[in-house]
Amino acid sequence: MEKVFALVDCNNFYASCEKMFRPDLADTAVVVLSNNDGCVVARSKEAKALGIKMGVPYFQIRELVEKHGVVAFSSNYALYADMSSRVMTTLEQLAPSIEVYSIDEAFVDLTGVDSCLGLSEFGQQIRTTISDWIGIKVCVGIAPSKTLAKLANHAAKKWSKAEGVVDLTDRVRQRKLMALLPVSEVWGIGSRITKRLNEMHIYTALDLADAPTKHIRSQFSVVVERTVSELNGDSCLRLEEVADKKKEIISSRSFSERITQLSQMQEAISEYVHRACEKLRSQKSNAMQLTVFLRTSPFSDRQTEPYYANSASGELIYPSNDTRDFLHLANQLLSKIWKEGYRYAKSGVMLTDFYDEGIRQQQLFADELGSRCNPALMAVVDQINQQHSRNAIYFAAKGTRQNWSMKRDLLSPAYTTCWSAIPKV
DNA sequence: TCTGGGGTCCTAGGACCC
DNA sequence: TCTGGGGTCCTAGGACCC
Repeated sequence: MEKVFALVDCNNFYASCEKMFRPDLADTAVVVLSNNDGCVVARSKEAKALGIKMGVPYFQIRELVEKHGVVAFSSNYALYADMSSRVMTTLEQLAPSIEVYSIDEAFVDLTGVDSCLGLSEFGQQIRTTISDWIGIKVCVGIAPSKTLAKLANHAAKKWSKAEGVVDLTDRVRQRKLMALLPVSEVWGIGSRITKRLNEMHIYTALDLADAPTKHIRSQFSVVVERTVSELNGDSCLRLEEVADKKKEIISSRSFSERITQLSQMQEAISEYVHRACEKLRSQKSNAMQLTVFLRTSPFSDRQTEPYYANSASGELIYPSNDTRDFLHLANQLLSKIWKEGYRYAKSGVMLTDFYDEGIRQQQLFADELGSRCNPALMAVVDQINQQHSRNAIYFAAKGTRQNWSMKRDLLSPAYTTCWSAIPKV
C-alpha cells in the first residue's frame, strides 16, 4: 500500500505557550529568548510581521521592541515541555502511530486512512481537536514521504488559503508546490548545500527533485541522495515510533558574566556533570567517556581579547552513571585545559560511549575500588530531586551560590509545573 | 555591554592488521 | 633488488535539524 505521512507542527510554539496564560497579550507581538536572554528563538505572528528574524540577538532589536511594545519572555522549558506532552498525548489518541520528532512536531502514519475518511478532513480533525482540548494551533502537511510532508506543512503555514492543512498526495500538486519553493526550504538542505546546489543551477525544490541521482551522489553524501528520492514520493525514511536512547549527552551553558577564576569554572563544570548524569540515569545508561570543554567569546575583538577554546576527554575504568565518578574525572580534565588570564564565555561537558545498565565488561585488572558506582544512592538522589524541588540534594562541588549562572530576567511563572527554574541568588 | 543548547548522521583519513 | 593492498576500526570534523 502506498505510504502516507502527516507532519503535525505547532504554530509559533513557545510564543503560543506564553500567550495561552496571558490572554491580555492575545494581539500583542511576543518573542521568546534563548538562555541568557541572548537570541530570539520564537516569535508570535505579530512579532514576525514586525520583521523580527529568527535567531537575532536580543540587544539588536531593543529599539524595535520598545517602539512597538513587543513583550519578551525568557525561555521557560518546563512550561513548553509540559504543553508539548499534552499535544502529543492528544495526537496519540487520534492516530494509530506517531513519532514525536521534536518538542513541537510529530510525524503521523496515515497509511490506509483515506479509505474511511478523506485525508484533508482527517487533518482538519487533528487541528480542531488539539485547538479545542489544548488551546494550541497546529498545521498539518500530508504526503507520501516525510520530506514531502515537511514541505506540505510549510505550505500549510505559509498560505492562509490552505486553512492549516495541505494534502500533497497528488503528484501534480507536489510538482506545482515544489516549483514555488526555494531548494533551501527542503528538509535536510542547509545553507552550505544550498550554496553548492545554486552553483549547479538548482534553485527550487523541483529542480532538486528532477536532478539526476548519479550526479547528486557524486557531489554529496547519501543523505542528499535520499532527499531526492523522498521528493519524488519514494519514502526512504520510516516512522520511528520509539525514541532511541541517546548516544551522547551534552550539558553546556553560556555564562551571564564572564568567568575568570578556576574555582567558578569548577563549580560550573560540576553543575553540568550533575545534569548530564541525571539525564544519563533517566535513560538507564552508563557511560565510559567524559569530555570537558570551555571557550572565550567568539564574538569579541581578537585584538583586545585573544581567543582560547579547548577540550579534554577521559575514560573511566568501566561504565558508570554515578555523578561522583564523573565529578572526579571532570576536575582532572578541567585542570588540563584551564588557562589563567582569559575571560571565559561558555563551557560544558559531554558524555559518550554508552552501555546499558547491567551490562558491564569485565576488566582483567580493574577492581571495584576504581569506581564509586552506587546505583541505590543515585536513585535516592534522583527521586528526592524529582519529588521536591529540582535542587533539593546535590553534591557540594557545584557550589551553593552559582553567581555565574544564566540570566533569565523575563521568565514567566510556573503555570503548569511545580518548579520552573533554578532561582538566581 | 549584550550573540542558545542539544542532538544526529556521514565521510575522510589515519592506525593497524594480515 | 624487490617495499602490496584490502579490510576494519576509530576519530575529527562537517553538515544538518529544532
